[in-house]
Amino acid sequence: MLATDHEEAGNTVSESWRSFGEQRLSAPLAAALACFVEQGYHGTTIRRIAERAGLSVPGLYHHYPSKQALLEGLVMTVMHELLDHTRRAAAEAGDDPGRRFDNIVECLLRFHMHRRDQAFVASTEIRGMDPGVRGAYIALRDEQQRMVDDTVREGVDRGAFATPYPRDAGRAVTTMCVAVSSWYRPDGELSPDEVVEHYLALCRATVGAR
Amino acid sequence: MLATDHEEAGNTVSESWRSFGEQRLSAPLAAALACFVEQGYHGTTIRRIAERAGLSVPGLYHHYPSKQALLEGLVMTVMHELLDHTRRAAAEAGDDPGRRFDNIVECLLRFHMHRRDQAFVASTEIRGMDPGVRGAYIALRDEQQRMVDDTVREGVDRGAFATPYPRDAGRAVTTMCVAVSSWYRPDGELSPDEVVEHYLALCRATVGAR
DNA sequence: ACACCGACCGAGCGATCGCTCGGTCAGGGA
DNA sequence: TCCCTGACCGAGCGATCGCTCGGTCGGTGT
Repeated sequence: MLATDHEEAGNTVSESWRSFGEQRLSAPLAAALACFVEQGYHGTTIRRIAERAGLSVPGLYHHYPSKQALLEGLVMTVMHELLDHTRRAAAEAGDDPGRRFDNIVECLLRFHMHRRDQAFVASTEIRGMDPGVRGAYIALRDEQQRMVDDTVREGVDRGAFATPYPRDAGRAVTTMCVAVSSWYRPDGELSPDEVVEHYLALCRATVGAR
Repeated sequence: MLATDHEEAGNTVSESWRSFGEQRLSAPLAAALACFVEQGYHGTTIRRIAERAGLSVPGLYHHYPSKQALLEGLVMTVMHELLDHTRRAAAEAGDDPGRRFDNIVECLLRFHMHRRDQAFVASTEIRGMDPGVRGAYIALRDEQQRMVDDTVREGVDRGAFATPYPRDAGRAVTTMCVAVSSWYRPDGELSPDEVVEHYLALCRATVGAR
């Protein structure tokens, strides 16, 4: 599939959609992420971000032109990463809607555990985005939602799923998976594999998988 | 002051848990609610709330001592209302966990449609609450969650539900219902009764109701 | 040797924040 | 009549906001 990839700065481009490498955020982005998670976008000051990044305020502005640009950097990066992984998860499943549903849901779940903070900020800070950023984010989010919806509908059409409400079921499944970023903790009682096992079963039940 | 707020938005005790009276919020609370929904707590200024309420800034402070008190008034009122309705919905169902589950879920769904804005603010503005308010809110939210969890577990114990993961199923069901407040619109394509019909079926499927 | 450049910062800009001081004014009880 | 009370507001407080000006400094190319 990807033949000539070479390792680059310790990161391999051709990794499986199931695995998410360590996040390599710049110091300002990492600091902004931690602040936004704790206080929200409007509740965070540029001075606090700079302090957390080990920079002065002008030093921070040397790398990013505005507070909004920090939010944009976090949100856009993580949404493209999600879509990239989900597309590969769907492609790997081939034509069977049941298998595709399983792969997409597993991908959504693993993403919202491995990229918990960024996913949390993206989904809760929509009101903090300027119109341009918000529009771009919503377009990506809708594209992600459509992949789930199409798979559920196709599964119902082909008799793999039994739910009488495919549209609502698709939204419910996405909601469940996105919410993982608001309660999952690496030191919690469920491991990532267990979360996938449990929630994949729940999502299958929700769409009436036979 | 806050005790008065609770009564202000309260409904007559004799009406059914299924019906929610028209919201009776004071002008400042109604203005704060609209602002918080649109811009979030930290993104809203006291001047904007006052303007929307048809008051000057000191006029606003004559009725509420702080911006935080407005948030507290909105969140506490609506959570007490939810718990009150849910308790009556559960009591009416008697001893059968299947019926109790149906009633609680229907109550959750109707609440998140009729009190959409307040429920949305309560669930998305936790980071804007001062520690005291946050603690009180979370205690009420956990109590609500426990009613769902206990019912699911009892349903599994008594053979009414088949899910192997009652705890996760309870969280998933609550998540689905709470999320209604973030997409439901009175002029949308689904009426409240249709939303109840669809999502009750999805929630039953999620817990594996037989 | 020296010009240049990216990385960074002390100080502070104008705007706006939550909140308050010191009132005005209509209506009601004695 | 007279003053009390609750409802309200013009003006503005000190603090803090996002952001910028005018630099310093160490490394690099020539």
